[in-house]
Amino acid sequence: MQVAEAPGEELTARQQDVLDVALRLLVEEGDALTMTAVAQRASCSKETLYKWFGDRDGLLTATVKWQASKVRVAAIDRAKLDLPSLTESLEQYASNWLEVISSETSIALNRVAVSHASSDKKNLGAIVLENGRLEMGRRLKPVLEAGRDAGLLAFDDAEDAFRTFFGLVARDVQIRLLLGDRLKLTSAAIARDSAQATRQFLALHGAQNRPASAGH
Amino acid sequence: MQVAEAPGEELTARQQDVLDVALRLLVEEGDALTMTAVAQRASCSKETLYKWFGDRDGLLTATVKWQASKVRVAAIDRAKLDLPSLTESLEQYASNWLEVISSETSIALNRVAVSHASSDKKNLGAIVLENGRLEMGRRLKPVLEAGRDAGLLAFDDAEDAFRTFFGLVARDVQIRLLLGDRLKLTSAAIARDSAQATRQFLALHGAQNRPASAGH
DNA sequence: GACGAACCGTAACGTACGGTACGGTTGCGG
DNA sequence: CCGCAACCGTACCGTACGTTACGGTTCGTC
Repeated sequence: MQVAEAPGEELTARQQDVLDVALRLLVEEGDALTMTAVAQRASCSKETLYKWFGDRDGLLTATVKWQASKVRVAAIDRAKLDLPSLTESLEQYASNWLEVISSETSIALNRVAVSHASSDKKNLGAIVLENGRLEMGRRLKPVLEAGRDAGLLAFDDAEDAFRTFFGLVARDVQIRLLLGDRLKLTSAAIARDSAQATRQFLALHGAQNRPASAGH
Repeated sequence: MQVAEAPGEELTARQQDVLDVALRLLVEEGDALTMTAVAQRASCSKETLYKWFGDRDGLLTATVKWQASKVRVAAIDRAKLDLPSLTESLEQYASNWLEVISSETSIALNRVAVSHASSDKKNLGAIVLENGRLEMGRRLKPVLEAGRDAGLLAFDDAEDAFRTFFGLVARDVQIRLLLGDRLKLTSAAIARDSAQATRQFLALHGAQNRPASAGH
């Protein structure tokens, strides 16, 4: 009766509630979360927890996957592609990304995943990485390549261009937050930083400004 | 007889040996490190550990500080300041930084610090942050400002310019490594990435390329 | 209305580990 | 040589928590 691994969507509403409780507890307590605490707050028995999720690691894994399944951001349409719309798309991505990585939920999950990255069987790190940084790359690269096809961007390797964009957007935000720095990202700051990162990226890889080889 | 807090330098050779053992165990075991394991490998008694460091947290704190005290990188002289020497300095910083954050020791310490960032009295996160990201900024900012004074760089806020440089250098490397991504940074790759980041930074903030307002 | 599956609440078990206590040894000052 | 301080090795204690077991309740099905 263990919850299925691959799809991760065969979750009862009750099970989803339990995972939401685990998620909230993870935000509050961090890795100090205990099975007893989850059972109590979710008003379910520990026996049920173990039947559904196997063990503590299984619960954590299911929780991480559950959260990942909730943040499917809408992909951006690449219909019209002029410079203003490309700029808009990039700023959207940047804002979205900054909002995610500065959210309490993301910080908590990343902390747990990092903690378990040392010795892990089901390694949460890979899951978080897959649904965070890597998924972001998969979504943005088509946009970048469309921009290049439209003659708006210039780069050789889309992966490399994405990593530059990633660095310009995230800078030191994620590591500082993970290490406990009280960094307050207001929506105004996010908007400003996203615009700056986009402007800088276009300065490096925009086809109109610079022939081709600025970034590499 | 607890080890002094402020200077952190009043360490017996024997104590330094113990902390080196703790460091190695932290790399191997991560946060699963136990006091018994440290005592065994260091061939000392647990009683001594507790007398010297108070408790487990004290040992971890002392270990982090001990490592921090070992990585005092030489500051770069700002005597001659033409574009080639500035470029060289920036590349040096970038290479150094990439080497540090991709080292097993740094990864292990950052993981432990991130783990304890949730609920921590002596918070390791602040210590790691202080000796990592923040120390890097303090060292590089004078170089940037000297470059601006010499008419080689253009920026309004040195902190902001540094964060841009930080993002261009680190990109997604640190978070990927912390999450367990098997990312191999050869010295060749480090050299290439450092040169690219420096080139990009100069494209954004170099005074010769761009009037003033590219990055903001 | 009886049966069984699923589940809740609680109690119980086992263990790992942080922390302490203690006897034995070494080495140094007087 | 005596005494003492520091320290090693080991045994011990207490507890927290993962995991299991069990009695009681609900609810859908025949």
